[in-house]
Amino acid sequence: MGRAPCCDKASVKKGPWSPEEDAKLKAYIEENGTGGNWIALPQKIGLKRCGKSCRLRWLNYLRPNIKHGDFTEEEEHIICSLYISIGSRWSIIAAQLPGRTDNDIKNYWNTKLKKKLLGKRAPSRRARANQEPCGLAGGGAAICSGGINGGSGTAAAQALSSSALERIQLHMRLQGLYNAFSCTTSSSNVAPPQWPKLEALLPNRPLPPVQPTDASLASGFLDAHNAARRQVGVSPLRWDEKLAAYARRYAEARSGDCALVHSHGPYGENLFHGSGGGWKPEDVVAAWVSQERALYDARSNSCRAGSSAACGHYTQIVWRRTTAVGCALATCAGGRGTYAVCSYNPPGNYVGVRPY
DNA sequence: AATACGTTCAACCGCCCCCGC
DNA sequence: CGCGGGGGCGGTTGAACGTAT
Repeated sequence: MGRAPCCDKASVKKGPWSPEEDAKLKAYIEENGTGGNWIALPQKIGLKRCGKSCRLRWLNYLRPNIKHGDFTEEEEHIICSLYISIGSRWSIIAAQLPGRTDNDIKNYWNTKLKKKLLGKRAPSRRARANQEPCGLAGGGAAICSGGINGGSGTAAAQALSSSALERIQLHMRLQGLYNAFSCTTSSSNVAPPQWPKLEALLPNRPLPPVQPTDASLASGFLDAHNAARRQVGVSPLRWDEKLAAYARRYAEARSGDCALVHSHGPYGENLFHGSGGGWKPEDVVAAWVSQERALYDARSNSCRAGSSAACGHYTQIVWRRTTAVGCALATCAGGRGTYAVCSYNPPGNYVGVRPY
């Protein structure tokens, strides 16, 4: 029983990717995007790979702005507090860490952070093979590795995953020991950072009812976008309520700190934070366009200020392949100004690709 | 120097969810 | 409404490399 595999295992290559394969995949996606179909993609470009393998390679290694290497203390704090709150939801945790992939975070957690926090040495795989199905971990909580999948643990132990038990251990440790014990290697006695309300950031919390965007707000954003696009001869965007709902949800979730931190969702995204109130949609778009248009050098396809961030809002706005936009405004908590989010589909700003 | 053991991380596997038909 | 397929995700594996004995 079960479903057919997504690709013919006999005819696809497995294992490490060669530089040639990487180059082929990267060049194609940067030029054409994924086309919305990973399964068909390898055939199109003549790669003997499973579509899922291509997707993974792109997301975890080839796509722009991927961060590799050591995690910062701040990143460790985020991983720790989110793991305690939600467990091994690596994709959600990754969404809070720009440039990090879920795979990276998962690996980092399993190989380093967990040991650091639980203060135990993870048994080697060889040792694990000889281990009793249930045992006592360093912190005193029972961990049953047989667990849910039919091991010999008690019903209570079976009801809790080892991940949940780890989280309980972590929570107890952090509650009692926060000052003496830090998630990070640092021994500094600083107060734990205030992260945004987690519940507000979770994509699967109950959604508020989708309300159509106020017409003047939508047209304000849309017209300002399309005016900028018209100037470079790019076809107009259409307003998309799904994108607007996504933007609204993130803007509301972010209104507590109004930090310019991306949601890392499936769409392109421009963020804005202005002090005070009274910001209208056209003001927000104007802030992106007027300041950045001059910084974009179409001849070299780069930002004159050096960093791609310096004109990235503008290039997303005029990105030819983007067809839809949806935006939202939110008021920052404590009178700290106005926050705006615009979501774009398909997303733009692929490195090496010209916006128009 | 040889071997065993430990660590890291890219990649695979298989399940679940969502969306289009 | 049910079904099928693709995408997304978490768990796991295995190869390569590092370290200890």
